[in-house]
Amino acid sequence: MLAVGRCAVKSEHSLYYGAMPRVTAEYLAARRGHILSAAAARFARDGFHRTSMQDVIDEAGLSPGAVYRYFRSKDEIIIAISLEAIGSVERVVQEALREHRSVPDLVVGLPAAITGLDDADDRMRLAVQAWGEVLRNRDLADRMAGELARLESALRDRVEMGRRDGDVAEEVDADAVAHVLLAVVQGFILQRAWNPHLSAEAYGRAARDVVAGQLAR
Amino acid sequence: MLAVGRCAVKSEHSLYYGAMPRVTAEYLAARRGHILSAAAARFARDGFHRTSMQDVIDEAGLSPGAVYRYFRSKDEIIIAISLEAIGSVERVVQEALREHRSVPDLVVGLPAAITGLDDADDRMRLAVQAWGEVLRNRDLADRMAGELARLESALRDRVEMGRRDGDVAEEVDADAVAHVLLAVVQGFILQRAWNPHLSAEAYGRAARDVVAGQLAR
DNA sequence: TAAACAAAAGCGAATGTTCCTTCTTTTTAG
DNA sequence: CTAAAAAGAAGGAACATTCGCTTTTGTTTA
Repeated sequence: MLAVGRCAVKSEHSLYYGAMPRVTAEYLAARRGHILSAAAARFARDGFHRTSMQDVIDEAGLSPGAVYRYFRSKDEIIIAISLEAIGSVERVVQEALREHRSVPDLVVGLPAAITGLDDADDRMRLAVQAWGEVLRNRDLADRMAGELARLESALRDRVEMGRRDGDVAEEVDADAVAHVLLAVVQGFILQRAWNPHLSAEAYGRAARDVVAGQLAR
Repeated sequence: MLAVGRCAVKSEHSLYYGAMPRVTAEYLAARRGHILSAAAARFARDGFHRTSMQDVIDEAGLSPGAVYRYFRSKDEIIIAISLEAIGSVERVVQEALREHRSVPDLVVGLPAAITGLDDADDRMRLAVQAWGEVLRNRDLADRMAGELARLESALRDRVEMGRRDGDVAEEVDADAVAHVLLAVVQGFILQRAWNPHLSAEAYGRAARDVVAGQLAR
């Protein structure tokens, strides 16, 4: 959790004198982040719906009025946290796509990269919760659809690149394969959220072996 | 939804006269199932926590007293439905394991077998919700761990069988590969819950191609 | 420089609703 | 006629959110 004292961020120079806020934009952003961290910690432990606003408020060490100054509703907090949880995974995959050229190379390191994130255990638990939230929150679903589309498109491009290089068979459906590769990541997140002792390295090696055709020689 | 009239199941012969229930065990089981179907329909649409008991009661066409005769609490209904949603997938995989011998043959038909279940769309939405529920319901987690262990063990056995047949490389970690294969199924369920237009057949073929090493030649 | 001021930030008791569950009464089946 | 089953009104707690008041902060004024 962030430790943001009320006076931690002093005001800079002001441009508008009449209607300026009393604190800087950085202070507001930091406090917002502080509330999100507190909420994430509770949500990861107890779930979105078994955590009351009072729990979040207590965890943040604030008052209801303060929290509701930064977020219009509990749902707004849930959406913000869900997007972050899902987005952090997307960034890891995109990063891996930049670093590795072949599909087996790609999948072998992904699980460890995900578990290497800050607060990875919390993040994965939040992601699993968020998946369910997406099913019934239209706003969240729309925003997540965008991230998902980018991810699938990037994976598909990689498969098609492999095809041009001759590593990937001509007749495979690049789009469907992208879904399968995504599933390998999603399944890992789910299983690891359930069992934090699941080895990311062993899973990564197994995924590489599967993709490398070691199951069908 | 099941349509169980109040008098649909007549009493059979009674053995104990003094303290016998007024209706048969079949009637009780049918009514219990009816309530579960009603709850599942609502839960699939609105989620466990956005569905009130009154919603379930209305959907079942009963009264609070009637529903609470069959279930001690809302949580008990959630657990029953979660176990069924997760269990139905397990049965499909076990069935597929019985029918197909090679790993590629196994994965190609699994997605279509899952979408072929009764009320498949609802079942998958419920499964995704249940995954999140498992994270914070100890009782549910314990019971699901059992199912999961059986499934992983069956998949691992299949991989080891492949190894004896020479299809699978000696050095692969059968246990970790089982997790990856499970992920391919879980990821499909998630993606299909999000997008019911996802083609089970295309996904199955892509999964087969991936497992058959078509991405790394 | 320091006192006063204005506006934002924060507080927290209170509100009104929602919801799960219970309990008494009524109905139904055997 | 008896006992189970169902009904449904009502209890009682939990909860998200609001709103009037207080504190803090940055600026202006004496």
